[in-house]
Amino acid sequence: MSTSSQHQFRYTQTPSKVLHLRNLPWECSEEELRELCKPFGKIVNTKCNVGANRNQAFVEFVDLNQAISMVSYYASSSEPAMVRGKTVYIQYSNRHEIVNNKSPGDIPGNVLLVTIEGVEAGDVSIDVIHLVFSAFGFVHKIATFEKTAGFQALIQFTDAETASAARDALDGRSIPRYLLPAHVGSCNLRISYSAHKDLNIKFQSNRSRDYTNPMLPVNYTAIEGTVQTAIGPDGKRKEPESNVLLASIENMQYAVTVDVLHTVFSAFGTVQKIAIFEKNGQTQALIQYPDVMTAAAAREALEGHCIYDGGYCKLHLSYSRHTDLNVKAFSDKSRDYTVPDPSLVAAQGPATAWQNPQAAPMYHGSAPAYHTQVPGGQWDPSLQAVRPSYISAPGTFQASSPLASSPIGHNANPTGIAQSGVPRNVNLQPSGALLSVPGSSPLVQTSQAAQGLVQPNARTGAASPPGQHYYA
DNA sequence: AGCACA
Repeated sequence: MSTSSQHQFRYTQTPSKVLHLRNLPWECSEEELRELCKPFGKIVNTKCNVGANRNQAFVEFVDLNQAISMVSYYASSSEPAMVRGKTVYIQYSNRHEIVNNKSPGDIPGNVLLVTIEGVEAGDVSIDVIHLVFSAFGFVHKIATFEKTAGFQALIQFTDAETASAARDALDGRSIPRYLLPAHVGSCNLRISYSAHKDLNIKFQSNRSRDYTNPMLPVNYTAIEGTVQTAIGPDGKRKEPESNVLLASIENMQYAVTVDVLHTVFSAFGTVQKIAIFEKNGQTQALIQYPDVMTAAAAREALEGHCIYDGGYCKLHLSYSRHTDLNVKAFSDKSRDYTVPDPSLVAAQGPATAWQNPQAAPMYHGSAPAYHTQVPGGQWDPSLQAVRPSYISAPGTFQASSPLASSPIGHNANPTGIAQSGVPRNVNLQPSGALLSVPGSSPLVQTSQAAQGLVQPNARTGAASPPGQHYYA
């Protein structure tokens, strides 16, 4: 039964629909490969840049006879198979199909993900990007953003063919020097396909454009960028207030879930939406209130405080530039409390429903593969980046208040749990420590937040503390 | 110039 003991000698290779090609030129493109092989039949799949030297490739024909015809042709031809002047050696592959391990970025679509290497966001304007990519067809929308990978842009074309033409022509190339500021050396473009079909552009700004919708409101704040930050009376930069808070969570020893945040921030008013994401390796969250006043109250009370005792999960709060988050309603990283919660409906039915909110019928399978929000429940800041920015103002966190090292509600905790070193969500109560911060209003829905969602998480160990007690 | 990926 063992196939591994079969002879693999070159002259006894059995024909296969898949051909193995070697000695290809450097960075041989799929197009070049197809040009060489298509006279012999219909190509169903290819794989380029294979092997340590990336100079091998595979081609799969739809029919075995087509592969045979190509091998026999070059076996008897006086002219060898050539690509870019290099002789290409062709033989049957020892496999019978190409396993398509194309990464998502290689699956063609009408939206390109462009990484502009070696530049900062301010170096390449959206107009330059538009100019460069318009050479290949009508650019519908552009969204730019900065992530760990660098300065990136999503560029939406009419169709995959146009996008593909732009990618083939520009991938690995640089934006012409005369379109760049003098201090920028080279800036190579790395281009892959985005899974997105239609970008969700909210404003015309210096970071995003929708060329199909001239009626779209202009976000002047975003356009004017950083000069917009006002100067406070103390001379410090003062970010414009917002109804949306950006929470940066430091010393994340324990899991900080949407439910935990909801519990904490609901102490000050209705929390409309929450989104948790990673930025530069740090966990951050956006918390949306209905109005600026509530957000300001929450910011004032919570800044510098820790969610858990012992200095864990310390909150730094600033105002986001967002005013309305666009988040998936029920995912593990985001919640929109303004839409009906199916788990609440479920809770009124089966008695066990509340114990495991994850089991409640939420989004399973209902998200289309190419929804503008990321499949799989992840909240992807890059998508949201069609809006101005995620960081309201990096580095402008205020110095910690005198209470900064004390846990939230430390002074107001009637239970004394704070002294135990136990994370508070192990014992969250409707009026528990986290919710008793001075100035808070008791608006938390007890059945929903405290019992239904937070406690089960604690039981499952998602945020269980290590055993040590710091006061032992 | 000699077989991918998991």
